[in-house]
Amino acid sequence: MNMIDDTGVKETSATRTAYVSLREMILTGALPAGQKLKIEQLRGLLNTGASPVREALSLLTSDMLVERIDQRGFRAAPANKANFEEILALRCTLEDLALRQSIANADADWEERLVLTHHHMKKAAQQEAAIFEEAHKTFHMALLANSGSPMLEKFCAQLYDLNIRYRYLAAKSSIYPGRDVPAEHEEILDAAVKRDADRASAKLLSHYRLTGEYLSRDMQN
Amino acid sequence: MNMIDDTGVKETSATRTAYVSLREMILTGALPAGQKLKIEQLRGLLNTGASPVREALSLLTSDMLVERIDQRGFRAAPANKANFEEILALRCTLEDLALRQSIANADADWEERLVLTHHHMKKAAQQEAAIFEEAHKTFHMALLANSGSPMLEKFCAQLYDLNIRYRYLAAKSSIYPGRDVPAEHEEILDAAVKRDADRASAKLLSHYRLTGEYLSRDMQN
DNA sequence: ATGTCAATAAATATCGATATTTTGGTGAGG
DNA sequence: CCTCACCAAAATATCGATATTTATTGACAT
Repeated sequence: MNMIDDTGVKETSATRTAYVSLREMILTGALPAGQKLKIEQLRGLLNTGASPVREALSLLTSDMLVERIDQRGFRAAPANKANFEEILALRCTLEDLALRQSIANADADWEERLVLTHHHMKKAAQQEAAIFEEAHKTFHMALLANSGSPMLEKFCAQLYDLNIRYRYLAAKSSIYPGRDVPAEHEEILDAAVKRDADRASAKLLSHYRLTGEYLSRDMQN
Repeated sequence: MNMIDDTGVKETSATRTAYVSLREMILTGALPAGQKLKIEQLRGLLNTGASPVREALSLLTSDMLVERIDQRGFRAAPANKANFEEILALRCTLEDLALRQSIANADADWEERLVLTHHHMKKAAQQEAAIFEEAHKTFHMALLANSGSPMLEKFCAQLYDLNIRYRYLAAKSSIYPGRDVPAEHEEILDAAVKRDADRASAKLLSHYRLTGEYLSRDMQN
């Protein structure tokens, strides 16, 4: 089996392919939270062998998107309001820290990359949702990318992904009435570029918390 | 293959057995940092099949104790001074947070468990190192166990384990001249039980930072 | 000498089959 | 009518073998 990637040059392992697909399915809700993930069933869905599926599920465990039950297989991580609020709170704490460190270590490279990823995100706004999602994450991670602490950044990226999932769960409401999201991004960017840590952090956190309120509203338990 | 555990009653999966063994070997340095981990070689060492070994390595990846190189197998996570200091800093931030939340939510159950685990740790001081290590971790995790944020606790536990590794790396120096470690633990316990968050956190952090200084001294790069 | 390339050796990734374990249901006994 | 032990059926975990991929070596041309 030879898989060709975008550039038409390289190959991917079956495990990685399965990993990417399953991750996407869990994030978007194609595999509902809490659902039992049977190897056979997934093997069919992705048409690949059982070993790659098992390994992909193991990898997703690291991301806290899948839970392994010791002799009883895997299931998609459960989702509920308490978990959502935990993620939001942790995200605010850790991203605040990472952003402040990034600004403290600010240099031209970081600043330029910020401007660039923000530009890409603006252009992607017209494109389909998946493209914009990707650009949005890239911008937000670029904000934190100068913290000097790879682990901190990894934690933030993990929490970011877990949050995406809840955005898809409260699906319809990716429109936020009475809110100018692009303006919020501009403000964060502007404060970061000006190296105003307090303002950047305040804007970033309120950006997250606002979205959190909208989502909380459309969430049952 | 039927493995009987301590109690002589239950069984474990081969994967879990391999996971526990490999984790131990990496933490204690039996498998040196940065070393290539060949499946065949480990299969022999643990006398089990290749599948459990692969899966155990995948699981260890979640713990950041093993790195997976895409089509090129696994290796023990590298260790260096920068990484050590990153862990120490993150630990201080996250444990400070978790401890304060635990104290804010303090109740009788938590308090009693604290006293109990501290007692066990004191008794374990005479026993062999591995026993004490276990009790020491249990005590420290009990301090954080009331934070109300399972993920935060998970991050702390992960960082705790990563730190153990550096203690073994600077092996000989598990004696800390001019330091009364048991007294430090008493102070942390006392402050926590009295629900004095500021004092508890200060004592906890200085406990970690002191050890950090000793370890930093015996570390080359 | 030195760098490139092909052939070989080693290691990883994947498959298909088998052995264990869990689950859910059924009937005997209380 | 409920409880518990037991028996399929389903699912997971594990093995052994094979197909791919990466690393190494040595010959050959420059």
